[in-house]
Amino acid sequence: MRLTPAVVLDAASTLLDEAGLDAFSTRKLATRLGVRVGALYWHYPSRQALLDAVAEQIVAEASAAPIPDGDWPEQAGAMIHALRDAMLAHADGARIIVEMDTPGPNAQAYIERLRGLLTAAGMDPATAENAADVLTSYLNGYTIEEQAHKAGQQRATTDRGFEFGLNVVLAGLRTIVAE
Amino acid sequence: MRLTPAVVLDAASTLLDEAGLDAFSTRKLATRLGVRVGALYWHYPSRQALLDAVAEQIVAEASAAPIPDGDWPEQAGAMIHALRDAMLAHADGARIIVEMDTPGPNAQAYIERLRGLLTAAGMDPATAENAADVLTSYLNGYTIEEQAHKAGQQRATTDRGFEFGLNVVLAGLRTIVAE
DNA sequence: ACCTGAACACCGTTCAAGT
DNA sequence: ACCTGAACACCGTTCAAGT
Repeated sequence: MRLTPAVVLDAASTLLDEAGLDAFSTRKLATRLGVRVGALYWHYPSRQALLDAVAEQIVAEASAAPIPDGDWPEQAGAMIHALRDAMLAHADGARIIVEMDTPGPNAQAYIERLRGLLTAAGMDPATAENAADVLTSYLNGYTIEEQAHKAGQQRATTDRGFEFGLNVVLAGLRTIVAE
Repeated sequence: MRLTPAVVLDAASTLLDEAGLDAFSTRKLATRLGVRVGALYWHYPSRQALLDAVAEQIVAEASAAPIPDGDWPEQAGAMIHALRDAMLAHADGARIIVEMDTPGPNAQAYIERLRGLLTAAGMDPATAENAADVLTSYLNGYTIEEQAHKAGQQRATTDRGFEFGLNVVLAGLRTIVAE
C-alpha cells in the first residue's frame, strides 16, 4: 500500500494512543507501516513535525465542536471544554499540544477565536491575550497532570476538579470585565 | 574524585541547565563526571530517579523563600511565586517538576502547606484541594509554555502576563470563599 | 562498596542507490 | 517521485568481573 502524509499521520495517531508519547518512535511507526524508517522522512521532515501534525488534528477535533449561544464566559468555557475533550481522547494529548513546535493553522485559528470572543466581551487586545493565556495555561497544566498522574482516578472526579478551576478562572475574569 | 549521590545530583543539575531536559542524558553526565555510565546506576536507579531528585531540589529552593504575613490570597500568591522563581532558575524547570514520577518529601510538604493555608482561610478539605490544583495547574501550564516557547520574550513581559493570570485565579477563589 | 567493561536493545536522521 | 539499504551518532539499562 502506497504511503501518503495522511496514511502516515493516521498510523502515528494510532501508535501514539497505544504506546504513549514517550514510547512513540519513528522506527515502531515504520514497522507498523511495513516500511523502512527512512521512508517516513520523505513525507515528514522529522519526528516532531509528525507530532505537530497530530497536534493539529487534535485541535481540529476541538474546533469541530459547536460554540453554543450565550454570554462570553459560557462561550469561552465551551471552547476550553472542547479542547480538553479532544486532548483526553488521545493518550498524552495535552503534552502533544503543549510540546508542539510550530503551531499550525488550526491552533492559530483556535487561539484567535478565543481572543476574539474576549475582545467582543469588552477586553482590550492585550487583556484578551492575557485572559486567553490564563484559560489555556490552566487547561494545559491541569490536563497534563491528569494524563500523567491521575490514570487511576475516575473521569467524573477529575472532571469535577477541572470544572471547579474553570469556574474559578471565569469568575476571576468576570471581575476584570466588570470594572 | 569519589562519587556520591550529592555529587551526581549537582552535576545533573548543571548539565540540565546547560543542555535542557531533552538533551540531558546519563551518558553525557557520566562523561562529565569522568566515569562510565553504569557507575551512575549504583547511586540512582534510573534517569528518571535522577530527574526526580533535581525536582525535589527545585522545590526545596522554593520552600526556602519566606511566606510573608498577610491574608490568604497574599500568602498563596507568595507560595506560587516562590515556586515559579525556582522553576525559572532552571532550564525546563517547570517540565522537570510536572514530569516528576514520584513526588518526594519537599513536593509533598509544599502542597500540604498550600492546602493548609486554604483550609485556614475557611475552605473545606475537598475545596482546598481543588483550589490548590487550580493554582498549581495554572502555574505549571503558564511556565511550561514560557520556558518552551517564549525564550525570546522579556522577563518583564512574561511576568506581567503571569501576574495577570494569578490575580484572576485569586480573584476567582475569593468569590468562592466569600459565599 | 563502588566502579569498569562490555554488551543488549533500542533511538532519530541522512543519503547514495535502486525502481 | 518514492523507497531501500545501510550507515552514523547516539540512547537507557544491566551485569559479570574487577578492585
